[in-house]
Amino acid sequence: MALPHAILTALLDQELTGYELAKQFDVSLGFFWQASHQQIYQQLKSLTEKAMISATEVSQSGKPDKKRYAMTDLGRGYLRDWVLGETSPRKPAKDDLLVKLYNLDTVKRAELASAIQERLLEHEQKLALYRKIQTRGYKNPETLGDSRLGMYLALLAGIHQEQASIDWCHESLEMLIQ
Amino acid sequence: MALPHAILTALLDQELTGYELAKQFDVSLGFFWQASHQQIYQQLKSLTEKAMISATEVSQSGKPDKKRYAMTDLGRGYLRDWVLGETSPRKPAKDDLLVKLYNLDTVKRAELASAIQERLLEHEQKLALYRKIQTRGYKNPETLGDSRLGMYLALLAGIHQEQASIDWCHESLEMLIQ
DNA sequence: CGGTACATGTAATCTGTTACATGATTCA
DNA sequence: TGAATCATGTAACAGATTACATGTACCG
Repeated sequence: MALPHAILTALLDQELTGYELAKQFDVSLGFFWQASHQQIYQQLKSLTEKAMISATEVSQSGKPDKKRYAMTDLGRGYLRDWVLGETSPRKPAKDDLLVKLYNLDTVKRAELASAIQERLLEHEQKLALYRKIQTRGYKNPETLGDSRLGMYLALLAGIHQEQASIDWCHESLEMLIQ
Repeated sequence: MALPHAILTALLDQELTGYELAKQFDVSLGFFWQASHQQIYQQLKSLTEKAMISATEVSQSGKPDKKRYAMTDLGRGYLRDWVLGETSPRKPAKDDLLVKLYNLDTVKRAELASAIQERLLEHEQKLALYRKIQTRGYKNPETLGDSRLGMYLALLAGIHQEQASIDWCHESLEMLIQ
């Protein structure tokens, strides 16, 4: 229920095109809110119809024309109300691997162990990326302004989650192989 | 892409009715794979059409009739192939709260702090539940058979995730209030 | 000549949620 | 009498994924 809100959030302090938004969703906000370009273009259309955002066509030579989107006052108010409203409880991510573990007695342990091994690598890579962003972008977390502090806390959430997953992978591998 | 697989998994070692399945999905498997009864009935219908499961009608007096579902050999093979196949990377859970944090400069810090406080309670309750299941059901994790070991590892994953979330909540609250 | 970046979309399909619908039994 | 439990479903809508579609420019 929050892709529109995520898009509005991304437009809070910058005007962006659909293409740029889609790229933003591959990093930053996209670390914990994924969306494809198809979804984003559809939402931009619908948000424009609801007057939450406004589009300005920009013609370019050599490149295709593009539309630059900016938040309207209506959008700004709508987003604020949403931020102040009830936050729904986070529902656990659906994870194939955990379902597969319930099938452990039908396959060889080593087969699931190697799936966990792969997963471990993914988490390690993600953690390394988050750590890089942390050290490069946030040297003095204690003195951050509100806007940057929010992003920093979101980043911290990612770091905690990835670290927990890594710990779990290690523990599971030990129990599976032992 | 795995609700059908989760249903088949639940039917691995027991025959169940749709109603019972829906309840199972509220605990156990459902901790990390949520599904409503509407979804489950539809999937049962579709899995039956594909001959992955078979239904036996059970008439009852006083209570509505029910259908008891059992896995077929086809279903068993299909599930096994899925377990042995590629496991898709886990995608991060979409979380309103993190999107809201990006809006920190538009609201009072205390407002988001209280949302985090609520979240903290949820995670603590869930962790307590998981711990209870752990101490009651798994006294000797080292000596578990395959089937129970898989469930235990899934439970451990939940414990790690909840603990990480709790740690994050504490850290965030400190930074927000400080 | 092939790949990547730029830039935008439609259509079909699949998955998930919300709302609606029915009806008996048991317990307080 | 009213709520909870048992038991199953349909319909409408919302959200997400996959496939299809187009076209330029630049780099190697």
